[in-house]
Amino acid sequence: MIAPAIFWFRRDLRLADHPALSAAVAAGAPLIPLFILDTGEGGDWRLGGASRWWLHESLAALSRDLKRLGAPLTLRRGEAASELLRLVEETGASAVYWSRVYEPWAMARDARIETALRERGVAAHGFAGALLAEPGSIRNAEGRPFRVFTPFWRALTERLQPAPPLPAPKRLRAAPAPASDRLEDWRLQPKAPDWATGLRESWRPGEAAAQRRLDDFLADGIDAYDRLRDFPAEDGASRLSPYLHWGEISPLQIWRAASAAPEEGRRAFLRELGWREFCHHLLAAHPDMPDAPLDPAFARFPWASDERALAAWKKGETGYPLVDAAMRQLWRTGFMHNRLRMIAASFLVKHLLLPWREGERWFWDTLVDADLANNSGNWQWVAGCGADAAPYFRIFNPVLQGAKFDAEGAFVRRFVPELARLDAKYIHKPWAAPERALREAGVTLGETYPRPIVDHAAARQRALAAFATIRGRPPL
DNA sequence: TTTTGAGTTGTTCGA
DNA sequence: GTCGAACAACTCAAA
Repeated sequence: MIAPAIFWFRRDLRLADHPALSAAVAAGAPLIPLFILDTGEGGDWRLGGASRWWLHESLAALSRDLKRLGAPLTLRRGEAASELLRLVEETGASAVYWSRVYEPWAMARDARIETALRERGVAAHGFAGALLAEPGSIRNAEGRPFRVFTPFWRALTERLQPAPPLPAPKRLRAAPAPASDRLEDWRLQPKAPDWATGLRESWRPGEAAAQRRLDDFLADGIDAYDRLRDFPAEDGASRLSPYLHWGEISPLQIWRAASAAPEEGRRAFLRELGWREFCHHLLAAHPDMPDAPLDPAFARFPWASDERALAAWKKGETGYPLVDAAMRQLWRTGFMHNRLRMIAASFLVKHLLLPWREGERWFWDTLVDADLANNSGNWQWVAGCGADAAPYFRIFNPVLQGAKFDAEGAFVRRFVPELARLDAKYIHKPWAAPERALREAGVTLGETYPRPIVDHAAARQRALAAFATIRGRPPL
């Protein structure tokens, strides 16, 4: 009898275009598909609430798909290394297959596990599959990792030779199934209160849904992507990010599928995939990116401390309608439109001078696409302390951004219903509306909708002065 | 070797 | 109303 092999699913919850799974199937041993809810996972960066909801749904989908192939998914919970070794012990498995996860804590964990397996004579097979290029493989002429996006992306795309797609296995040869936890017992989904209503309305996790989303986007969205993606009410985004995070779809699948699309839309869209790559490569090169500014000058930045302002930002009660609509979209749907992420993040960091890590933490808990590399890389970018960062003087004006990208206020009306009847002229600055316009729209400032918690012009000046303190020149 | 120009997403001010 | 300049410091690649 052939010893079974364990297939350890982690951040690769799919069956198609799956190098590790295809290799495991090709090796011929009966398989034990496994997922471990790693209670040691990520140190301070344990799964956020929205991620836990997504993971539950995604595991349920994967579980159904695997059952159909004849090899049910085994669920275990605990510290990953000990759970895995326990299962090896129980089943007499002679090999473990997985796809690499590139977060620093996961790389360290997997290295320990690999050693422990080898010591027991068990083969450990790690595969790529989550990125277009392995971190560390893209370097500049001096052999160093890039710190600027454009040359990084040029180097990666020039080098990239997309492998042909790997079909999903039609059938899996299963080993006798070991005991499994029940998914429901993991309590990944909120019960009291059940705040996931908006998530359920907005998302269908799982590989099949990921493929449908991609097909829909290619049929309907990518042509106009470069034109529409900046308008939050237009829904021009691909919304593939949470699927990518959990590996329900691979970046290579997206790359290949997009290659038939018209030039402009394709380029703009694939660049976004490029930023995902860039952030992952950055995190691998700078393991403390989630916790410490890449630019050391920011260690002495005079961040403010203001619990009330932070709470207002989180709840979407800053008095700036576009910021508030963005934050409420996040809270309700687990998602925020890309442009709004910049505006809302800029508001926290520049208007309120609150530490970017506070925003990083909140997004981590509330985004269904929460991803350590993307989240930390982008927060640092907005704050100006990251790689290829936004210039210090780029301080989004929520009123101007609203006029440009939500001219009729359609997006604000959707998520800030108390302003729904306000004239478009004032929808992004209700404080400037005449008494009569407010009354007719049923708005009472300070009661039905807050007054601005900071004045834009004053906040802007304060931010510029704060940024000047960490540079050579004294403020004027 | 040194120099030069460009680099995701912006705003304000003054002419 | 429109338009260009100014607003760091640094990285990278090409000249």
